[in-house]
Amino acid sequence: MTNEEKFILITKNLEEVLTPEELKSLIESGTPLRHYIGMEISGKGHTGWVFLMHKIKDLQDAGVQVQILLADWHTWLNKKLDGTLETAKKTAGSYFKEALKAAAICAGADPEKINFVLGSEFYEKMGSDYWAKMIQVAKATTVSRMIRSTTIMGRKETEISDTAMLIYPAMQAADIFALKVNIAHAGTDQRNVHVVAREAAAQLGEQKPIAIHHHLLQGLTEPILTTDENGKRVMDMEAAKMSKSKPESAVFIHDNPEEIKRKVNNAFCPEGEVEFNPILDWVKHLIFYNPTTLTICRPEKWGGDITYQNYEDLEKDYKEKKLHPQDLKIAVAEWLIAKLEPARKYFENPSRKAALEEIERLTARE
RNA sequence: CCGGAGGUGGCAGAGCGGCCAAUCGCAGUUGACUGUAAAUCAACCGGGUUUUCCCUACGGAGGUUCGAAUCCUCCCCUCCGGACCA
Repeated sequence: MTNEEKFILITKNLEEVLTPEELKSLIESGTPLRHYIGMEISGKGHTGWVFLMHKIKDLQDAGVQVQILLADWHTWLNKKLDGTLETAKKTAGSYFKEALKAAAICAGADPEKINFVLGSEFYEKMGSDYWAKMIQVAKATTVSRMIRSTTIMGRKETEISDTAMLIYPAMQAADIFALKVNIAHAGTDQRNVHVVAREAAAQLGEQKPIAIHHHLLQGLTEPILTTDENGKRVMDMEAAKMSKSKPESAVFIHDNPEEIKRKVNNAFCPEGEVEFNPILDWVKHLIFYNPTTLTICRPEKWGGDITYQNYEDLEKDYKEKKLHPQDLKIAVAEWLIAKLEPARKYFENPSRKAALEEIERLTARE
């Protein structure tokens, strides 16, 4: 694979690369590419994970060493699950890692080649060297900057109630340096902290990490739209994200076919409207992540079956109301049912099933 | 620690001795209507129950009262102000 091909594969379907030039020269330098993405141990695996794993597959194919940090300490700081480190730590190994593997399988990535790092073990091993890095990051970053970064926790700034919550972004930035990562990966919601890390890098005497950000799949419920300073309609991503507090907004990887059908059918999906339409969003980013076809089965009276070779054609028909939401939803649901099959199978295993039930119990009371 | 303001159901926020399981709103659930969803309308929306009703509830513990979310006492917690320099 040429450097150019590697670059294209690594950056494929990303929302943002900081910066493409830096990535290019990193690839050309021949330095081993070390990637990481941090995952807070909260909530169940949903279709966003499968989308993420498509990116992981790209990275694996490009010869990047992929790491996933099971961020149990961050989970504790963010008061997720039952608010204890023990539960976060336990859940990381039992449910979380397994669900990530299942999502990887669904997306065609190789779960065995993902290096899972458990935060608590890693910090223990690094000892005070880690905390020194965290403090260096904290010293390099102003308080207001750090507060602004706390949006990465999926919380509003007004929810930042204790001092520990300011440690979260500092640790996340420190993780990048401690893991000796040169490609830091996350959803676009995490960009603030990556910028903090990049700007702190010089003070730590570290190489600026390259930051790659993937799209966030829209939740299935109606998005909250606001108008920005330019009068443009924007979506509140934090509210629009799939979230466990709105169970109907997400399709989980182990949902059974009936649940998938129900959730997709109940999704917000205005006819002819492409913008801020979660179903179209999923079709574009998830289904057509790689070149494929999508067949819509519909009765003769609605136009008969039709197969789309790419997203653009489908979008065009949808916009012109030649493709009805109902027909599209059925196709999307069927696609998901098939796509997530391996995950459902994976979770038939008794111990994994028990782990799933455990996290359902834990998230229900949040 | 001192002074001030507060702690009410998932959130937000009324009530301020009986008519309060607790106004209104948001969220949520269900049904009607649409070839989907949304919007709209209706019902529900602490738990048990079809209603009567019973239980648990308005930060915690006591108390006053025929009767307390509402008054009193103590405690816990949150928010704002309080150094110095001007």
